[in-house]
Amino acid sequence: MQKEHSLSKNQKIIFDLIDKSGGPMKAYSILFNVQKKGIKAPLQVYRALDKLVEIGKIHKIESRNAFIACQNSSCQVSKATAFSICESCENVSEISNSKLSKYLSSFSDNSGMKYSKYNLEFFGLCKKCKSK
Amino acid sequence: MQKEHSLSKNQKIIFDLIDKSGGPMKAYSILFNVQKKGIKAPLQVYRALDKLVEIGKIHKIESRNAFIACQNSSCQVSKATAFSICESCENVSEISNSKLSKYLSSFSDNSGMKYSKYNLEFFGLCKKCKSK
DNA sequence: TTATAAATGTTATATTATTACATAACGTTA
DNA sequence: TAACGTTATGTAATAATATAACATTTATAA
Repeated sequence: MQKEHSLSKNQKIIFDLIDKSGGPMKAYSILFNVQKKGIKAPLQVYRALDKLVEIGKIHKIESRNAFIACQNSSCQVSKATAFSICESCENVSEISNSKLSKYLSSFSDNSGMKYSKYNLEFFGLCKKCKSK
Repeated sequence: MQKEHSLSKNQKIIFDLIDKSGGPMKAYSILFNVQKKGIKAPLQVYRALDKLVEIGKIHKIESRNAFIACQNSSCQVSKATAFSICESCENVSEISNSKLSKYLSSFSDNSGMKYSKYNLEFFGLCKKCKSK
């Protein structure tokens, strides 16, 4: 059992918002949504996001500049992330497939580089959008 | 043998710059470097970049907001990309490993989604930086 | 050659993210 | 509990990345 990281006030406000949204959120959309809670400046949002990413509570979807709550309860630190992204409706979900993560975590090539982290983004059409 | 895509004037200027640089370049650094060639506005750069990405001559390194020339001569269209990124010196190189690309191109899970494209970024320390 | 698509030029602006500096709250341990 | 170091917060300004809108020109191909 790992120690729960206790979130600060701003971190909690921002994590709860992202988590409840159920999907990816962009920084300035987050800002807009938390202004009533007293978080007024972009930097306050980015600082909380940075910390939440660091401790694995959220992940950044790099191709979308957006942040999503970790959907994988066992993932306390985000060193190995994979997402599927629908290019039509922009729905994003985290892939948790142990075969895939094992394969990638142990991947090595002849570059002499030891990989400590990866991020994988798959693109396509989700079930709903495909059938339209 | 695939048809060579013939580049327009701006596309050629910008591709040549990125290609000669040998590494990833950021859009505004590209802009700065091509101003003497008459390309004066960000949009001119972004339009060329968009096209070059579309036809697979360059790839975007999403986590760095940077663009790198395709190092894989057989890759005319970039639907399957993998990179290794050194977190210390920021050196980037394209991974061309047929096992990896086969594995990922054929990857499917139970989401009902058909993946038509992926991008994978590995992070770590390169040989040089490791030995420092 | 004419019409259609692709590329260019230009200005303005939107979006995403960081620097710099000051202050406050928290956790440890002497 | 006082003193210290660390983490978090507040605020203003600005840097870096990217797109919208519109006018014009060039290339392609029917």
